[in-house]
Parts: sequence; C-alpha cells; structure tokens
Amino acid sequence: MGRPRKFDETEVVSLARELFASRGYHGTSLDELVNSTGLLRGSIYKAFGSKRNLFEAALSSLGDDFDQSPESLDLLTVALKELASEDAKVAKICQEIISRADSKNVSEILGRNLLAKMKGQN
Amino acid sequence: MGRPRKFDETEVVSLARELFASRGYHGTSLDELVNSTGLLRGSIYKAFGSKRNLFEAALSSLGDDFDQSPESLDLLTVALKELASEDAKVAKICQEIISRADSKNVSEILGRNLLAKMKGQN
DNA sequence: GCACTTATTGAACGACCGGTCAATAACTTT
DNA sequence: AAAGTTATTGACCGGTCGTTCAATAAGTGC
Repeated sequence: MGRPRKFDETEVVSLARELFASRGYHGTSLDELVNSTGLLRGSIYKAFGSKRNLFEAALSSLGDDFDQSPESLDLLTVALKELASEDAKVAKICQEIISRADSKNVSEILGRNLLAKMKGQN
Repeated sequence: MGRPRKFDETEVVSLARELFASRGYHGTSLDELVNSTGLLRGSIYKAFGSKRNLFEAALSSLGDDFDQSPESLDLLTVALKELASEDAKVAKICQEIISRADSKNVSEILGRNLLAKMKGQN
C-alpha cells in the first residue's frame, strides 16, 4: 500500500557500488550519488537512511557474487582502508565476503589491483 | 634573510605523513593538519602551496626509507587508491618508491596490510 | 633607525558537505 | 470520494571544506 517506488533498489545499489568503488567513500558526494542514480536526496535518505548505510548495502551486495573484478576489489579496498578500522560493522561484512571467496591468495590479488593503478600514465 | 621559520619542514612532513596514512587523503582535513603539526593554515600554504602538494611531499619522503611499516604501506595504499589513477605525478612517485623497494612481493605485503584492518573488532 | 625580505597569524571567503522536512503525489482500502 | 499510507520532490540547514590575504612580526643589511 501507499505510493509505489519508482526505482529498483538493486539497481540503485549497483550504481552506488560503482561510484564508491572508483571514487572512494569520502571521495563520493551525495550530489554524485544523486546524479548517477537519478534519485533525489530525499529519496535516497528515505530508502537508505544515510550515506554510510548506502555504502554498507553496496558492500554487502558484493557477498552475493564476489567475482574478483577490479570494481569488487576496489570496493573492498575502500571498505578496508577508509572504514573497517573504525567501523566494526563494515569490518564484519568484509570478513564475510572474504571467507566466502574461494581463493587462498586474496591479499596478492588485492595488492596487484592496487599496483595496477600506477601504470599507464607517465 | 627575512624572518626565519619556526618549524622544521622535515618534521612537519613526517607528521602529515602519519595523518594521511591513517585517515586517507580525502579523510584528512586542513584542521587536522593544523592541529597535529602546530602550524596555522597560512603557514602550511606558504610552505607547501596546497594540501595536494603537502601530500606529495609526504609521499616522496617515503622514498628515502621505504621500510614496509604499516604506516608506509597505508600511505602507499592511499596514494594508489585515492589519487594515482587521476594524478600522474602521484603515480610516478609511487612507481619510484616501489622500484627502489628491494622486495619482489610488494603486492602480497600491501594486500596483507589491508586485510589486517578487518581483524580484532567483532 | 630605516628599508628590505620573508614568515606567522587568523579572520574571512565561496563552495560544497551530509542530512532534513513540509508539501505534494500516487497508490489502496473502505 | 474520502481516509489512510507510503514515495518523491527540492529548497533549505548548519557545518566544514580547501584556500586566500592583509596585517603584523622577526629577521638582515645599510
């Protein structure tokens, strides 16, 4: 009942995931989220409550299919470096994602993904 | 000639390095820099020109003794994830630091340092 | 002491930040 | 068609962001 939503939540989370992965948590502004998802601020806050919650939703959505793509690795890196040490909930989500990943050398893969960022521009 | 500086530039860069390493580039504010270095905003800008330049000075100072300490690894991670892909100068500094490092498995070490951040709080 | 040069100080700037909310719209139920 | 419920809209909020700069201080050389 009530007015129906105009947007698909999964799709919005997916767009937020792209942004957070590439620009980082502190590097992503609400305006950018608004522009890329098409939702206005009010709708984002009604649906997710806060920027932090939206990030957590995006991070959690990795668990469903952690594919070791650059985007996934970037988001995990952002979660670990920018938030995990001060946010136990984020830290726990990271643990779950990694425990479900069927690779023994996640650290090697994360590190390689980081080092790749300095190639191709000098 | 002129008024002499009250501060030791190397020491200020070192304090900035600590902050950037632990809080990230976008996560570190001028106010925090002011509080931890003891310099006022005007002095920081006179000495370094911009927040970005101060970060570059901090990053470059790693080259002198890249010791693979958590702080050094954190700063390198910040440089790579938050800046390197959009800032060729930062990317180049990262390359120099890593080429000077006498370790073949930097990626493994960077990754391990990241994963360590999710331990010890659930 | 006066001119010159360079550094410190901190108030002020406009831009942007994450977040709020009253008004309105779109649905269901009766 | 009226009442009830939930979603959208976007202007607005106080606070913080990185940056600037005129006033002042602290040196040196004449």
